[in-house]
Amino acid sequence: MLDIRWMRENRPALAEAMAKLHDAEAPWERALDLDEERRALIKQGESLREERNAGSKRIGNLFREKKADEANALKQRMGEIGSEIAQIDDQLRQVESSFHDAMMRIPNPPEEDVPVAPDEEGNVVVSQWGDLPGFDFEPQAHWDLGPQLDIIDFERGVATAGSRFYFLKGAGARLQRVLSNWFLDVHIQEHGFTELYPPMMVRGHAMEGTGNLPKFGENLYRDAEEDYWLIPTAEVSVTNLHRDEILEPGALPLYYVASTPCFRREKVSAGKDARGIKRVHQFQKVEMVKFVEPATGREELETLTRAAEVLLERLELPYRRVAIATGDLSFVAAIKYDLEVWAAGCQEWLEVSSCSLFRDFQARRANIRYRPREGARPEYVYTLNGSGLALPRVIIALLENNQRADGTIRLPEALASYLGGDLEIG
RNA sequence: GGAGGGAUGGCCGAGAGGACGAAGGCGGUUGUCUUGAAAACAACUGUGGCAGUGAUGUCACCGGGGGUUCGAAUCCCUCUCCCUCCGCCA
Repeated sequence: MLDIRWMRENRPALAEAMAKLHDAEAPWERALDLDEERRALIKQGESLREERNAGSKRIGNLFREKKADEANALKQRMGEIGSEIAQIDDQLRQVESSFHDAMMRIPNPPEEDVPVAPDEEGNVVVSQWGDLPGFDFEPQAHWDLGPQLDIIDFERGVATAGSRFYFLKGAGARLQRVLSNWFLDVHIQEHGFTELYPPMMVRGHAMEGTGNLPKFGENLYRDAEEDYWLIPTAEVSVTNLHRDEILEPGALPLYYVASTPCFRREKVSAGKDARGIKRVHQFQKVEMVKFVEPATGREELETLTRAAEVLLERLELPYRRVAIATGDLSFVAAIKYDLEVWAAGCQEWLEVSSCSLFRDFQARRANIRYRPREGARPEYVYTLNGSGLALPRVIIALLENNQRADGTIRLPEALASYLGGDLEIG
């Protein structure tokens, strides 16, 4: 959510930002109109209330002075004011709810240096690491390698839970668990993150805090009976950790990391990415979340992104960093880098991390503030998050890039201590 | 799942239709006293909206939402959360 005052005072900048985002539906003009109405109604209501408060006080005094007649006359007048107030409150309620709804549907303006383009065609590769692996045979895709090695079972996954579900089995399941642990340990031990085990089902308001609701409910699973929503990423629960809090001076920055399953409806066209585990309804992901002071936002984004990149480097996986263009930016992000890893079998760059700076956009929605100094007014924090990393896709890259002609796999040395030296699959 | 009891400022805790933004205590800040500290004493000590350059004014807020009333922390409805006992369970 944006600051309505900023919107009032910076109309041209706002218009320009919205144009850059190519989001024609963003109801920012409507929000500004409703804000006018809203403030007019507040003013009217308050002056009536002022009159009523004074009147009520007088009535009390009159009764105490045994002047019942005068009191009753006043009572009648106050009754009229009361119904006027009720009428204005009704109007205000409606306007306020439309206003809030409009505000919740206005996306975050992009940072100055985000590439401007209408869609993902405008994304820019800003750096690339590692050489693409070469093969003297035709490398297989993971949807062939996995079943051959008996470490991914698609058929039984589908039979059990439907399309886009799978079992990881044996060395496959173990690899995922080990990767998750290793990622967590690196973030905790080397980058100062605190591990969390967060709720994986949350209330609707938590989803609003991170910007998943109201606009993107169709991507989420929910228990309609009890108003529980399954998290599409740990970002949701972890960002809400400090909802409605005022953090004391010195508390920032706060770094958290959590490994959780993520649940997504993925209502993309039925055929797209249907094979394998590139796009599934349930996957494991290690997520980093930062709460920081506004001035440090951009450098925190850089160190966050690096914390994810380092993992890929140690896994010897070639990757590139992509700066997301304005038209492809998510609703809540002011700037975003995707990390894409090369998968030699499907011959594709796969997104395994997405690192974003939200500025105070989420903090406003979730009401997360901090006190810059003792006694100072609370201000909204900046939030950031990034995957570090998304798991099944990392497994895809490890299998496909490290395969040998006979279909066996040699895993990178970085995992040796976590696998008890057992780096061979198959 | 059943039966009860709760939710008041940073914390503890009173208040049971009007004098209540809310007693009292703790904590915090400042001052007096002191060589310094402690103690004692005194004053101050919540958040947000709206209007105003500003001093300031005004409105709202006693878990959330609705209602009754001229007037609600206080009465009614509803939701959420917490506690106790029973049942069930990892």
